[in-house]
Amino acid sequence: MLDIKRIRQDKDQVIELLSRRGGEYPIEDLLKADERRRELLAETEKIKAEQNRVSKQVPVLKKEGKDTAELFEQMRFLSDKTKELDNQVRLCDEQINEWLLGIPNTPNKDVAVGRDETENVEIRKWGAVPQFDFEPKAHWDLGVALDILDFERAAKITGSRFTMFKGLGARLERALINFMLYTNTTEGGYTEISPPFLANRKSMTGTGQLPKFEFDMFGLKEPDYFLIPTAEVPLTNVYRDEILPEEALPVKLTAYTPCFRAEAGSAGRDTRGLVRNHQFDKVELVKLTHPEASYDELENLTKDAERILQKLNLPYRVIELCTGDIGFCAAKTYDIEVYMPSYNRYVEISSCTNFEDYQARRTNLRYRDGDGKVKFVHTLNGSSMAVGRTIAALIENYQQADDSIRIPDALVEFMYGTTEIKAGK
RNA sequence: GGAGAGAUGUCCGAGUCUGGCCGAAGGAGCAUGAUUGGAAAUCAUGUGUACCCUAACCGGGUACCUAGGGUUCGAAUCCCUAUCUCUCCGCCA
Repeated sequence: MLDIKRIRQDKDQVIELLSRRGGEYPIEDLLKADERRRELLAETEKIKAEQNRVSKQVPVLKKEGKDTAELFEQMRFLSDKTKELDNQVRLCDEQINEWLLGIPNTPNKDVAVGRDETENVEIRKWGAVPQFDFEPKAHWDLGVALDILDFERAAKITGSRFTMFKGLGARLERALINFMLYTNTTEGGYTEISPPFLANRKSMTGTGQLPKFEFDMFGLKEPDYFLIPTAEVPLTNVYRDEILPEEALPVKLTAYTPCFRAEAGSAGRDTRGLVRNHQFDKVELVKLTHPEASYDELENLTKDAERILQKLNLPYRVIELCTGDIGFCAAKTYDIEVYMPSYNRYVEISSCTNFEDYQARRTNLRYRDGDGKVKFVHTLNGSSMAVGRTIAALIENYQQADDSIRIPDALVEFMYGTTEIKAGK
């Protein structure tokens, strides 16, 4: 969430930055409630101070054998008064908090201003788009033909937007996970975590999925847990409510988890194949950094993610999301898009974001600075990679004229030496 | 699932029976200073967070002893609920 003090002090700037997202937020109402809260607080604290002062005298008076009945009568009045005021303060707090949780992060001031994804900015391109001397197939056709993907039976087991991987397809998925984790933990220097795949409401609120996007989550009836939509949730919450020593920064974590998304707003989009499923595997990167280092760390994080595609030799481009397209909690985001022949364009496969202190405030995740002060860290995350989309990209970019799929060199050892996937194998 | 025990500051740990002077003893750690050629050891001092008032990171105030309620003039201390941890039993990958 945003810092209420910052909203108070730099109201115009906050409103201006938020307006770049397109959308209106109850800043004025918030400030009015905040002012009211402080008035009430001053009043109640004054009474409480009086109560405390008198209370301290009670044992003294009793020792002297004096009658306290009248005093208690007055105190009872004050006590009722504070209860009433406390209640009003609590109502203010709840309202303020509700508003704050519903206001997105301010985009970084240098992020390109734009309405929607059409105004995103291409930063760089890597690799050559494959040229086929035959008609390339979409992964949902080729994968089924090779009997490594099965959408129909997955739908039978569960429903639409689920995929079953079979044989070398299942091995390919597992190989990619291992390859990604191996690369991240060795060259990347990240610490591997294997977290819970269910998260409670507090964790989900900390990273910003709740309260606003509950409709897009799969939740359990009892207990009040949610299937994680990304490893960002458990990883960013690892150190929630903690104060880290400055030397511990940056904290660099990586994890493989399945991800579960209701895709509530995506009816009719990407209905075929692996691009948009209710369940998909992903290897995630999360960094907790010193505030001054977070933008450098975002560049590094993005390069860490790109490294995976480079090793797999998959063509991609990096784009900077404009203010109208960045996520709710984000201050700045680079998307990495892999070339997908069936779409005849680049498709998002990773999203690398600096949240600045927005999530850190929600998760109360702080560090002790060199001057002894406690401050909020900056949080970042990025996918490295979404495994399902990586498989789709591999199938399509590595397909051969005979309908076989070549396995990228970097992946062969993780495939137990398998170098190609062919029909009938 | 059944029975019991517990949760206190950065950590360890008193206090809880017998509610008040307990933001909380003591120790460790850490910081600063003294001592030293330098270090260790020793000694001295200091050492939570959030919010409010204030020009102020000076000062004052309020809250916080897992969380949320309750009793009371007053709660770390009494009562209720939840969560988590531990022990035993049962069940189980």
